[in-house]
Amino acid sequence: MSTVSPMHKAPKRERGKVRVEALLDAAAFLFSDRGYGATTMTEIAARAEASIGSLYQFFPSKEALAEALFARYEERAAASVHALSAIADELSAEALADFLVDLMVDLRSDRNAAVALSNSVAGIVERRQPLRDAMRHEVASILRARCLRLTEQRADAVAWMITQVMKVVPALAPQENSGQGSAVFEARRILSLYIADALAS
Amino acid sequence: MSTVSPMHKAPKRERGKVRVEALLDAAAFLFSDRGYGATTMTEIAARAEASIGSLYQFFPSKEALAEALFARYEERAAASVHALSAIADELSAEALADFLVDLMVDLRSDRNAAVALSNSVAGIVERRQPLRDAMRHEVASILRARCLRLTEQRADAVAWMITQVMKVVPALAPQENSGQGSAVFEARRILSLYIADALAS
Amino acid sequence: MSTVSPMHKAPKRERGKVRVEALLDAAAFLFSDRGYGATTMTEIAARAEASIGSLYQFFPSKEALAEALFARYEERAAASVHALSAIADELSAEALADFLVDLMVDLRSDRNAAVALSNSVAGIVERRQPLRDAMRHEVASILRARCLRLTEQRADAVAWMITQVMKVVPALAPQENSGQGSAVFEARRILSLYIADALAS
Amino acid sequence: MSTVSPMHKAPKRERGKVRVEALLDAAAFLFSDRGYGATTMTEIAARAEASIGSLYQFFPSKEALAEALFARYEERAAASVHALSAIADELSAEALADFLVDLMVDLRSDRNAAVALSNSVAGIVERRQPLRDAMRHEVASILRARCLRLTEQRADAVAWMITQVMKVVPALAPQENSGQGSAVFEARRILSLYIADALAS
DNA sequence: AATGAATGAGTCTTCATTCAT
DNA sequence: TATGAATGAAGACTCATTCAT
Repeated sequence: MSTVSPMHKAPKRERGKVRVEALLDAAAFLFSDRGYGATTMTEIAARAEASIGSLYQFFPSKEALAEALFARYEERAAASVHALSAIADELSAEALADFLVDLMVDLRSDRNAAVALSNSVAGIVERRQPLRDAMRHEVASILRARCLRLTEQRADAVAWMITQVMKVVPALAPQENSGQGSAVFEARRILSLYIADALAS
Repeated sequence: MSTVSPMHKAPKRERGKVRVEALLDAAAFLFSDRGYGATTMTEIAARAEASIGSLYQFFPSKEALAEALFARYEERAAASVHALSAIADELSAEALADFLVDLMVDLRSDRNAAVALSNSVAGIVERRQPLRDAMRHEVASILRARCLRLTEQRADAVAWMITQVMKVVPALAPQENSGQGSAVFEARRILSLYIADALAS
Repeated sequence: MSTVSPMHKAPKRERGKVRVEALLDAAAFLFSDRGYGATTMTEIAARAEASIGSLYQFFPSKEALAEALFARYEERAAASVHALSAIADELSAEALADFLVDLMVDLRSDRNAAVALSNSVAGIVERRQPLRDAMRHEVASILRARCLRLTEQRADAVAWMITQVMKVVPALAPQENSGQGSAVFEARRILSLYIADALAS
Repeated sequence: MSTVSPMHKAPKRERGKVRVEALLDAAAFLFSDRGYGATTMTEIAARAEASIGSLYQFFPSKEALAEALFARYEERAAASVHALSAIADELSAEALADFLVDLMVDLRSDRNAAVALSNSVAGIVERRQPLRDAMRHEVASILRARCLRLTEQRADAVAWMITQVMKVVPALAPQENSGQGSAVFEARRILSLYIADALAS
């Protein structure tokens, strides 16, 4: 009925989303760069080229911002696990290792921020466990599907170890450039060796 | 570049030394539990059952306290590397893996604190590299001594991966007790597999 | 040598300028009333009817506040010397004495604060010398212009004495009101006698 | 009766007096060098080569120390006034001026400290007034004894001015050496001119 | 008596959050 | 809605004073 098209508000909403993303990106960078406690709300706003008032428009508190950032990580992590389960059946030990390494490379930035939040924001530590569990269970079930002789317990322990080793992947980046290639190579190798061994047990 | 003298006033009486250790332990626990920024000097003093003034008698600033704590870690880490080199020749792949895992278990508490300081205290990040390098070079030279076919480059890459995997050991603690045993078992297993593979290449 | 930027954030709104003046006035009063060290930032904010945070919005540290206050004094003192040189030629000994006394009366409040800062804030003492020198040289050159027989050295010594005597003027204020008049009278008299004598030498 | 001679304790008492003097001197220097508030009890003890505990043995609080220091100044100032009155009758205007200048030179050190205490220690400001008054009255009565035409009021105003000018004398020290002589010369000159003029009125 | 470590109230300063413009 | 000045609770640090040795 109104002559004002729905588009009238859409650009604003659109702008809002862009700004929210920019704020979250700024927060992700700063939190993982100097830690949650050492990052000020003013800095975050400045890095996102927004005013402090604008930041508070979208996130009513620093904790809420951390919360939102972690939620984004949860979403992406869940998506990764989902993707893994979708194609798991067809993967060899090597291919599985590759997939897991790639997955961590993609998640790196948000995961670093999530780590920074873990010990500084109440209620975050506990929420990482489910993510780890989901990943671990997924890996464990893939392993058991591949090798029926594997007890549930052993599969779980191996899966746990795998997820732990995956954590070193983000450490690859700060390596000297020349070593980068071989570092990823070694990551794939150790995982693939370990997985193959477990499946052969 | 601010050179912070680690200790303002060396303790002269016996009581002082006990107190300094207590303060460092309190700091180590709190820093790794909630991070450098989120730990208050008052909390540290309270946990060591000392007054805030007493804390400042020995450490003229929060940064100096971090510095002293890191220095203690450096010392212990260097001692570990030294111990490793002392007995390296006689170890099998499995024994080497065991030794490295045990080493990390011992260092766990101080290392956790050191990690917490890394991104929060100026001048600490850079000082961890030498420690990592020392450990990596030691491991690399052990590997090459064992297997002459190993190129220097590959030995280095493998050593790097090993040190990375060692980092997961401290994560064993928060595991449920039942899992603890198998977690350590898996750590030994993955390392020993990887080392054996590298030596056999 | 620590260069303290006088003002953290220049006030952008009109209200800001008013507030900055109020804060400087409060600081001037309190510093000269009880000294730099004995004046707390909280007191200053309270006297200016501002919050402590607001005070720090404009002056990032106590030292920076002192710095800004001194800068204001420097400006006003320089203006006074300039005014003196502008009209010096036409003044008699008595008129010169009057002018100098009035000048000190005007500067009184800021100068008292500057004195209080001298021994308490690093880098201030040295900056008072140029102001004294400027005033002394101005007075000396006026004297020589009036009396060619005056050697440069004597003119300088006399000028020095005059500036010293001028310093007593601020002490007039705390006198009982009845005495005020005669005190100023005596100040004019002693200066005028001394100047006349010097010119007649 | 006792075989222990009174000398037994005398050295201790003697030592105590020496120490008290040393402590007061240290305090006098530090208070006038950096102000009351900026001087710490520990510094004072250190400068007097005593321990902090020792300092508190003699002066139960910082304020008590200030008090004692001021008392010493009061004593010496009173002695100066007394000396002035003792020989006043025989002095010419020039000699009077000389005497007053010398008196200030002698008192300089303690007076500087007293000034530093004035605005920082409760109860000191008020106690300087009587000292000033004593000196002023003494000078005023000398003037009136010399010149009967002088009204009481004028004599008082002149005496006030004289005491004010006397305050510049301590400022002579930091002058460049070459100027030192002429500075004192000018001080004597301005006072003698002013006194002579007053007596001749 | 002498010493210097221990204590904790009180300062300066920061920063999350609010709110007037 | 956007901005940035204002607010004040909380943290690092100092120093007068006490007290065990």
